[in-house]
Amino acid sequence: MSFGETFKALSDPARRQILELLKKGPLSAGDIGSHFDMTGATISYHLKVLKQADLVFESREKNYIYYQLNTSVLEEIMLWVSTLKGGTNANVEGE
Amino acid sequence: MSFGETFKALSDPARRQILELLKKGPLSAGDIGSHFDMTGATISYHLKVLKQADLVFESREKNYIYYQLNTSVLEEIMLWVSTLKGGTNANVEGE
DNA sequence: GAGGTATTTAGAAAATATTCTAAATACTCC
DNA sequence: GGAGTATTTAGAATATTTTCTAAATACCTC
Repeated sequence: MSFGETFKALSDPARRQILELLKKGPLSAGDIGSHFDMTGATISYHLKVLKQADLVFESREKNYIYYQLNTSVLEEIMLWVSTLKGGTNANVEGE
Repeated sequence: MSFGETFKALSDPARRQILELLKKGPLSAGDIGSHFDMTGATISYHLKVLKQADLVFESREKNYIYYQLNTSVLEEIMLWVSTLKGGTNANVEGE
């Protein structure tokens, strides 16, 4: 995992929207695609980018591939941003 | 400000390094450039990207332009990531 | 205001990212 | 194993990003 890869993955609006959809729970590639005006191939490309950035992982079930959020990388992002912002650790509240 | 712009700005390693340099305090464009093997024009380009993302702001003094971190946008990023990650607000600790 | 330093802008080349169509793979269920 | 659905991969077209060189602007000092 690299921050560059993660931030790049987060820089695309479609990919951010995918992550927000996944916030509610796992979805198949097809389900995700139905929210966008893009071909399945393009959705698959975006999912690959998110997967390579470790922002999502997949699990196979029946004839579907379900995607879900990987929150551990989000933690790392928070930590990096927080360290840059402030000071020494990842506290957000207080100061 | 848009998240896309901010994440895109953060996706480049040189730009992240610039931000880390600025963490210690304001620096002129030339000072920043001296840390990189790039032309001044390229540094200027990266500073423009960071400025447009509101991650830095500039102040002019004598013949120099000093750049410094703008932490308020970092707050917003933290909030967005945190909301995606978790739950309801920006708390990092505890859970 | 002329000369000097700092920085940005313009324009072009090269690299990377995004999207599509068409074809391939993967897996299920009969 | 064959038909059918879900998803990915390949390859190409277009758009965007990154970098450079050369020139322009901005500002200071004398």
